[in-house]
Amino acid sequence: MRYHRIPDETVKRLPTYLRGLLSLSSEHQRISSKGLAEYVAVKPWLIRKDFSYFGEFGTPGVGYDVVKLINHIKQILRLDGVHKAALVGVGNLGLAVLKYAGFKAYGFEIAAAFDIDPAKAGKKINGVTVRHISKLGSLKRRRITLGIVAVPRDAAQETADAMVKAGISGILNLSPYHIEVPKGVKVISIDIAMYLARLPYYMPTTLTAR
Amino acid sequence: MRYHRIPDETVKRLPTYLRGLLSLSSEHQRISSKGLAEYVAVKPWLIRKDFSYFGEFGTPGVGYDVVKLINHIKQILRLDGVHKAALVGVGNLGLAVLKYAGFKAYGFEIAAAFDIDPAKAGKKINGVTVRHISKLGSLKRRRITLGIVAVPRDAAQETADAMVKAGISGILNLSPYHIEVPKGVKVISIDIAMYLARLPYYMPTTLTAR
DNA sequence: GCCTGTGAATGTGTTCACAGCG
DNA sequence: CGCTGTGAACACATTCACAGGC
Repeated sequence: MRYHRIPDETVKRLPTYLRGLLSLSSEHQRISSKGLAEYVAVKPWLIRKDFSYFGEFGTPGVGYDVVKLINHIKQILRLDGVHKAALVGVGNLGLAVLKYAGFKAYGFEIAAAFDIDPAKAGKKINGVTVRHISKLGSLKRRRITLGIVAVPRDAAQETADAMVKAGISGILNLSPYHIEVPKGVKVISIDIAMYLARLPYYMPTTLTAR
Repeated sequence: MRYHRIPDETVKRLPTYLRGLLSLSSEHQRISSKGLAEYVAVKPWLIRKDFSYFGEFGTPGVGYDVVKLINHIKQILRLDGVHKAALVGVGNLGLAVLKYAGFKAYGFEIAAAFDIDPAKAGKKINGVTVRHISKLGSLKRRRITLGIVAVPRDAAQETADAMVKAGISGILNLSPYHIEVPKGVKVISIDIAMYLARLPYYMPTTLTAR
């Protein structure tokens, strides 16, 4: 292998591979690109190409060592070690995030939660005590650099601004609003309604209610 | 304009444009590609190219008619009219979906909710009465063709199977599992943890906890 | 013989640059 | 003169096909 930058599309698939491999690891020690392909629904040659960007990991005639591959993908995604995240907005969606156990597998821990509603302050959910949003400044001291925005649309931008001010450099934005951040801060947005909005386009016309 | 199929990447951006335009429509009657570009963070030439796939909508020297554009995008995405959706899994995430008001703007209505827990059956949330999962068959009669999967990982595939059997042809999968469906059924999956998993990769190394 | 790794070929998406309309 | 619409150029991603290792 020679020098390669990892294409962005490959980076987007890495979590998919990781999820699949973590799931397979309990039963399989090795897996071929074909076997993994069936499991994660990505073409085998694309899997091989993707993996080839970050080194030679497979054994011709055998396949890939599952554990070795998991560790390498984690390393590339910087998921080795624990990442502490702060949640802002303990509404319905925020609660769901706070109570969700699946982040641990990727090394994430929701270590702080904030809400604008004073009535919610002090409540302990899943081991995390909710604080008032005005206490966001404490994140810098606690070296929490990852933020999850789960506030209503109209509060999204100011929440993001406050997070950046508190030293956050990566934001998962779950609000239905495009937030603007300074260079050096990365935002990934998920607006569930926008995914849903794409669904009718792909559905058979005859069955689609008009 | 001559014949054009709409590229998939363009279809993915249409909901983004729609969200932005809906938001702009209260203040602006017309908008230029440059103006919209700033609002939705997509390059102006890409916006023009995207819009050019489905006709000539702009007026040179002026811009686009916001309302006309909204209607046309809705038509392409088949979001004109109302789409009834069924939610399966009234846990934390399912509840958040059920209580979320933002689907209406795109013409979606959660018209049914199901859970495997008999204790939840009969509860009315946001005007929707939760039924036991065994009642899923009623969807066919009610002509509900859209399903939202919000069940735990291990129940995802069987839930999808049951949905397909009940006549669902479009699934929004919110579970952390890749579900397999027959041809003719479209699945769009969102696994929040997998988006989060990509964040550290893009964050400045010096600040990332290792 | 099976499976990886990878150049080359192909396919798809984005950007440029500008003609032409209002 | 500003702004759209769009071929042409460019950039990027996927697929093919096969040499070479196990």
